[in-house]
Amino acid sequence: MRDATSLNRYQLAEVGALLAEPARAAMLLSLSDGTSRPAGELARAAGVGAATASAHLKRLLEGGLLALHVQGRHRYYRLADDDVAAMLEAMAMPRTSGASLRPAGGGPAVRRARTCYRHLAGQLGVAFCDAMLARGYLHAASEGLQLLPAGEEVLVEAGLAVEGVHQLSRLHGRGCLDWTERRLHIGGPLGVAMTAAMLDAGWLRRASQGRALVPSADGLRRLAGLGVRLGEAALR
Amino acid sequence: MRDATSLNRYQLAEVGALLAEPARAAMLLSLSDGTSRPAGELARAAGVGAATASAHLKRLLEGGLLALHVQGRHRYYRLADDDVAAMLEAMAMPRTSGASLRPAGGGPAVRRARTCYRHLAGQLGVAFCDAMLARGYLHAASEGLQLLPAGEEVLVEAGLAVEGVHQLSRLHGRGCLDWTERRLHIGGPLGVAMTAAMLDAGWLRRASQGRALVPSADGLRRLAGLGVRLGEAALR
DNA sequence: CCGATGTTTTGATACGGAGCGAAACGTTCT
DNA sequence: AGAACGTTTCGCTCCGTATCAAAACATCGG
Repeated sequence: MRDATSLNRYQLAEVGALLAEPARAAMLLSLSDGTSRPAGELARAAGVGAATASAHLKRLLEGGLLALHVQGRHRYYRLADDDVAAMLEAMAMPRTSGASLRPAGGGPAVRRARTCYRHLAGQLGVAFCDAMLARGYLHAASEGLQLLPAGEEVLVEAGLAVEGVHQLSRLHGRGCLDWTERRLHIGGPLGVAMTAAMLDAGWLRRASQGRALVPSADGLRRLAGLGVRLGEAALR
Repeated sequence: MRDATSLNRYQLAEVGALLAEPARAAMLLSLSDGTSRPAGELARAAGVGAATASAHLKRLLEGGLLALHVQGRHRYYRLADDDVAAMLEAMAMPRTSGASLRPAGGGPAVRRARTCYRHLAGQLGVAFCDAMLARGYLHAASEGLQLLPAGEEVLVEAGLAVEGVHQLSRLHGRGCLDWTERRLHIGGPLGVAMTAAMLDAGWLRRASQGRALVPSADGLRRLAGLGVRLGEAALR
């Protein structure tokens, strides 16, 4: 939560060192879609032996960039939280903004809607956040984003049934800067839950590969009913 | 401008390697307030010899993280652009969010108003951005933020004279996520120009040290006239 | 209980790069 | 022109760590 000046040189260098090895960078990138993967698969993805991969994973774990879930003889690694995913996205900026002034890289589908870690991002994510704010369904405060009761009611009416967690407005939402759109979308537990609900309800489906999300015709209709308007950029 | 998946392992590792050395990290941090500093001063700040510092600065320059301005026998280094500053701020997140849930680090003055690279950030920066959007003086689109003619007129009336660049609405504004407030403030050339104008007009002055900005009584009055309301968090 | 599979630990090697002193280069001042 | 200063280049040493093979460990299947 601090700004860069409160980070000392050693803390910054420590994070940098974790990213500095191509093998570790490859592991982090292959986990940046929010999936969990076992050590062997990450070793193959990074192009190193199992022993080497294990050492790298240990460092990333101790450095706080990864989380671990043990299941039998498999050990599943995933990004520690969405702050790590946001950091990875932020690091893409200085490398590419000078090279081109195009508003975004990747295919049109990825620009339009995708997962940022595990919540909705891209033009659709930004438009959804805007619409919720504009209609007073979402409140932005210093502490974060909060879904108001009116907003939860509207979402439930629209068909977004959140099973276990009926109290969507209890979840903490966090503004997450969309690096392709340069605007805020909804992240944090709230963003994850709403995105999961949209997937469950068939408003969105995951592309066969990559991080793109494809909205269904029904999903677009429902979203339009909530005031979500995709700009002209999304229509071409 | 691309997202993390379009960044390959080698590009990410290269950026990481540049940050991985405490001496280089110290140089970047001491430049993160937007100032330009000669090589010798950066060597002292990093605690290394002139020869070592020169090698580090060469790497940072070639890596695209720094820019160089030669003046006589002095060579002034600065951050290449505000994308680099934003990246440094983003890297502070994963290291501290788990450690504490406090809304922000630093002193109250820094939380209230400070420079983010060279534009206004903190509670005042966020509130100013909100007010400009709410009153229709600022337009947010996928391409970025744009000051509308009505907004420019109001600012000029309030006493913000921008000398060279009278066409404030021609400048490109960029949403910049405030990591202490988790909300958007105005960055990019537009943000830099408006902040410089506020400093010129005496609405703000720089703290004697650090990145804090101190609003004057007159400045607060003028800002209030524009609809800027500091939340309860800023008043304690 | 034993072999197969997934993962980590250990030991050994090799490479990159961070550091400094000395020297070279360029600029400013007298 | 010569001296002083800021900066970079060169040559060298030394430490950290990435890598793999082999062995140890843990879990699952029969």
